Amino acid sequence: MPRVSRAEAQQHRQQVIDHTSRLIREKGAEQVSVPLAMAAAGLTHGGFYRHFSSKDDLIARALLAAFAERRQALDRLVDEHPPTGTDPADRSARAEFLALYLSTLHRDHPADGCAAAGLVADAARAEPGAPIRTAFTTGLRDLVDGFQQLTASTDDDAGTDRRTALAELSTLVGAVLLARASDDPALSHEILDAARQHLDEA
Amino acid sequence: MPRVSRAEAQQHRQQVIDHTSRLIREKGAEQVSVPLAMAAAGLTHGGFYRHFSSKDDLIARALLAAFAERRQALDRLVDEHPPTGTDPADRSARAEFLALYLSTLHRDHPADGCAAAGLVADAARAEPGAPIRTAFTTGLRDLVDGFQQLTASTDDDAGTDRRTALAELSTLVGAVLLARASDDPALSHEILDAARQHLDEA
DNA sequence: TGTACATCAGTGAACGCGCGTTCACTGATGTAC
DNA sequence: TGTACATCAGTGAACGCGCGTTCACTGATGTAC
Repeated sequence: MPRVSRAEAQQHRQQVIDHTSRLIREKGAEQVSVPLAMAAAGLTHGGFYRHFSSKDDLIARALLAAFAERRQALDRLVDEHPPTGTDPADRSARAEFLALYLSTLHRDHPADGCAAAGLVADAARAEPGAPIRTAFTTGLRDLVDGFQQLTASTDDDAGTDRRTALAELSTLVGAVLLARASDDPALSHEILDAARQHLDEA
Repeated sequence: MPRVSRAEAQQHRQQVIDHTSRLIREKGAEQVSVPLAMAAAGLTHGGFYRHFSSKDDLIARALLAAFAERRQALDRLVDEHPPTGTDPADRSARAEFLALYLSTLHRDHPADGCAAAGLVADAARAEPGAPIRTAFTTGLRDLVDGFQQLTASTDDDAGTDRRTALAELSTLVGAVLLARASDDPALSHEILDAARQHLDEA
């Protein structure tokens, strides 16, 4: 397949990013090789550097794509559950997000799941300034904003809302990761349940 | 250095485990090679398989060592802050643990830090039944028990205590990981602060 | 206690493998006239 | 619209490298007498 049209090439590039976005959430950034990422889009590895300047470059773009996906899901939830007029903020959007985030579905399908949970460790281990780290930080900021929008209360001031959002997001990420890592299904389920109950009471 | 005494050999084995325990928390299990683990104990890689059956075997032992270290720190805290008689459980041990866990010191020194935070992603990505996963599960159970002992209230029943411990441990792990991954020092600090305030209010 | 010898902790070279990256090449696409 | 040619997306071989693991070897330790 030598020399496809520009439109096709652009499409290939996007396919590589999208497949890589899923692969890194499932396996981690280190475990996704350049040949694997290209093969996922039906290409061979040789053409990789016509699309990306390095593997790190692809990983960063794939990570941002993953965060954007989650942010869209959040915005959709907000649209579907508008605050109910004069009442304190309707919290049904929040409840739905929490249930989804702490579901066994989310636990068992990291490839379709939250990038913050899937790649926080890879970002944490990268050097300051590394593409994966700066991309993660950008994506996390956006995710926090979206989550805060979902959970904001009418009583509290913005500072309190933000602190609550950060703490609760920490609980979500920690619970899903611990549940994924637990080899015992009972313990794994117990962790998700505990986090849900804890957050429902708040 | 051919053929050292049995006592020395046993000591070398322990040194490899201990150094690896720190290395995997800092770099992740995949990033610690057999030559690196041996070199950390002053040895060459060739003798590795006289001590361990595989790299996975070493990683699992190193992970358990890391969990044991944290559990000992927890037990020490309980000893130093005994519950104050007839009052509801003294919570100063809990407060000290939270402050330590959510400190910049802990964030910035994963090698000396909690194994649950450091290796949860590696365990989560491993196959069910893989040594690193079963070892993580064992260590996590022990850590939960220790944390529950630290935080148990006199009013609540054991089930509530355990759910609270699981949810709060999720918050701790998530907050430290997100703080480590955030390239912006302000955001990183904000996450730790938010988690601490949130848990202090509980 | 002293001697002879088997054991085995540690060494360093070697194995096959997959990695990220480079490069000469192919031939359809895109462009200039 | 048709032709000539430059461009460049994609291929597949190759590079140097580090990985986990194996193995022949060394020589002090441990043991049997």
